[in-house]
Amino acid sequence: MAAMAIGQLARAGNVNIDTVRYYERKNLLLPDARTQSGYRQYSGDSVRRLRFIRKAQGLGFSLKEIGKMLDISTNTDAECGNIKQYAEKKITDIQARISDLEKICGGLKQIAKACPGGDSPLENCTILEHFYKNEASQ
Amino acid sequence: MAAMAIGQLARAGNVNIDTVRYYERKNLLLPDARTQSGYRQYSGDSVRRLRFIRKAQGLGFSLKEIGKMLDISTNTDAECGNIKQYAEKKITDIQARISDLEKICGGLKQIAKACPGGDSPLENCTILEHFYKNEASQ
DNA sequence: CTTGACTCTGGACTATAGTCCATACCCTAA
DNA sequence: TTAGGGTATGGACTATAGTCCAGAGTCAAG
Repeated sequence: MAAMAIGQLARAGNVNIDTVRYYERKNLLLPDARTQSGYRQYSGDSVRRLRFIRKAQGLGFSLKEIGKMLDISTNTDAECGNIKQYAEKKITDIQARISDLEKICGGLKQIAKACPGGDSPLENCTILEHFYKNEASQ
Repeated sequence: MAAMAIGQLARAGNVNIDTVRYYERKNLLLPDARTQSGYRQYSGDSVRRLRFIRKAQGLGFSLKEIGKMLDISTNTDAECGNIKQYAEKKITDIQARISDLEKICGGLKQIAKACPGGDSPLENCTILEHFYKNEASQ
């Protein structure tokens, strides 16, 4: 596979060209080489790596986590368990976030339900009332 | 109620003193007055307003949204419906976010389940395999 | 040989929600 | 009067994930 320039890689990965350079600064995606004039050169592996990054991001991993996973994935001594650990931690994280949001949503629904809405004057707004109430507000 | 200084307000609202100044820069929480020497002075209303902000934040509203709600809440012409609209939009937003996270979590569980884990070599890792796969990646 | 497209670099800027800092002034109690 | 705590200000810095820009160099086609 012929070497490709940064623009081609960016197109292949469907990302902004500056994003590729950003990933390089973050040590996530280094060029295989540079031409004599300093142009970055990438291979098919870079495309796969870039797609890895985008896919993992889509699954909620941060670039930091992705960096660690990439480190593991290129470490010949590493084992499946190392990666699986990340995935399982991420699953737990997401579940916690969902549960948080459900609580928030439930609370919001409750106070919104009680609010008359429409052209009722603000004094009757139970949402504002709730926000202004004197309870322990974390 | 006697005027209070910024430190007292911060303690009453359980926030950092710089956070109060930050809210001022964002036009969310202006002091009622300044002493001759320039000290900010706050009233009990400020405490209620600060608590409003924190409570609404806890419910997932951004400072921008909170600012708009506060504007409405001090506008004598405003109606319940204006506030209720915000709450309902926020409920929809949160529900969408939950649904996104559930999708992500489901996908992650599926690929993690298939992964042998433990000391299995990385070539068998279905998580990495998934990330490296050539599918359309968003 | 020139033109246009591409790439290089470093640094600035976006959004969000703060936190921290130095320097200087103010206020109160001993 | 002096020590200490509180406060003022502007600006820098954090984290995350980029995006954009200017000025300069490179490359390939006509």
